[in-house]
Amino acid sequence: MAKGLPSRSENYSEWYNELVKRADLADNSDVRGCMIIKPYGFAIWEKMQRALDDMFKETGHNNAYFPLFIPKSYLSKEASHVEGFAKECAVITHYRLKNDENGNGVVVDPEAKLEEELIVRPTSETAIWSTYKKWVQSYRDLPILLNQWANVVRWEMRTRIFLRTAEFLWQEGHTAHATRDEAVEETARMLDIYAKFAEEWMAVPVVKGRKTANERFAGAEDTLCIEALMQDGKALQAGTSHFLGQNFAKAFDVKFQSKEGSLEYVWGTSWGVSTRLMGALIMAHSDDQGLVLPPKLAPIHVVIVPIYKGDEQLEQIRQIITPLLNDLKAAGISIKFDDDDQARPGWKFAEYEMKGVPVRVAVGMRDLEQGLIEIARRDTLSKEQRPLEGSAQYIIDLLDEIQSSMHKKALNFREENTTEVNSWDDFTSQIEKGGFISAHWDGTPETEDKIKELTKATIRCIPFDGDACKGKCILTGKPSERRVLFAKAY
RNA sequence: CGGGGUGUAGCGUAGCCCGGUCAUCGCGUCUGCUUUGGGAGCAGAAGGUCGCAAGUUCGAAUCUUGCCACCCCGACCA
Repeated sequence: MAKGLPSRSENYSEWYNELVKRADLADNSDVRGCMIIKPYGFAIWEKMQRALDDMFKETGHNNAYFPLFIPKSYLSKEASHVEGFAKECAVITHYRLKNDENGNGVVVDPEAKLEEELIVRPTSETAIWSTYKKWVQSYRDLPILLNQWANVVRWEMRTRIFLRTAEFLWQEGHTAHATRDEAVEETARMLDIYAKFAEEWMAVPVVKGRKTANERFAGAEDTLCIEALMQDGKALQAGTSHFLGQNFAKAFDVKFQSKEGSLEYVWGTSWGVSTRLMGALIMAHSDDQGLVLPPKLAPIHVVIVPIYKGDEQLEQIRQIITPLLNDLKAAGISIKFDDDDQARPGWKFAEYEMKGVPVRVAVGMRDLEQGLIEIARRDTLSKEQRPLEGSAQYIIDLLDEIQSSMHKKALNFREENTTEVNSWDDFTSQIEKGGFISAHWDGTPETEDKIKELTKATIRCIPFDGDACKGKCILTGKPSERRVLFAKAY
């Protein structure tokens, strides 16, 4: 008798942790801060990868692969980049083990010390720009539009499965351009792709905007981001796209000869999304019954649960349901007919709800006598009897309906939890309630730090859309050009 | 790195204050029968270095010390 999840209202973080495990998405590993992504969870990630990869390819990018290890010296070449990552790098110092003379298994062989220590990549800008130096001579070599799917390691103090793990999977795009404008344009283009992916595939509404200097990527001139709001009222950065200016080109001496013959530094961008998106997906939609998946990312769209006594009835149901199965498969719907005799229907219902399968079809003899099936949707937990006849098309439409309805619901939630605030008192009381707060800020890092210190809220972004009216800073009262978006963040 | 907590079967737990038939219970697993429309019932069975190490003691899951791991809160964090 498996019990339900802890409820979101009781203990949100426990709900999240339990859900991740119970829905078979991932496990903690024996290595602190690392995770084992289980087949079901990985299937969702693969769907994300596929959709994103297609969009990258459509915009002219190609995949490549750079090494996991980076020479320590590379990391020190771009000053602010080092500062940003130095504190969380794993370092390889030795290359050999040996048997312990005292018989305690293997130990590091002290004689196998590396001449130059290697860093496990926290991101690959340095490895890639040191290579671009070799690849770029002329304007004809540009642009380079490259992406890689990889794992990276950041030795975080405090980790949370999918949201912040010591090792995670991601894609990192790295492009090189002849002109500033082209790189700026690329930065925006990729942010748009991320936003489109979040909205249309994940059904997660996001705010596009620009990071403040405090929150900017170490080594970037400008960082654009998409920010999503989770059900507990905390914000989650779901993707970033950086305009690197000529910072890395200068650090790694990447120059090209222009059409006019002059020698110029290359302009760069980098952009990434990670397995953190899994966390966003979970926290944006799921409920106390378990995971809720948008159809476009669900590994199984439809599960059919037969309700029967004996093989004969099972066969009968199988035969009657086969045309529906075939029609759905032909339409590209992924479908599971669960004829496992070991588990009872009630158990299966709960199990597929936990795993977020968007549509469940239950078929028993009682329905079949009337030519009916029961169709249940995961997002609303509603169910209805429908005629078997024509149900394939009905289900195909229903999946679309679920996809857009989930997005609407999430958008609604975000709108209800986004508040305009004009006084410090309102700000502090509102920040306790959670959600996005749209407020004026005087534009200085000092004020942003002060607000963070007092309330734990940070500026998530300076949104591209929305109110650009002038006003007065919420803390200092100094003039402000426009409202920015505050929240407590993951 | 600071403050708090936890570590007992695959999972979740009782017992610890007060040392001695205390290794408890539930889920899961196995066997059999009955079941199958919202996490099945009954009967039986298997399963344990009580986180690790040292110490105190006739005797330690229980007391002492040290260590390790994990969780929560802080610090830290694109």
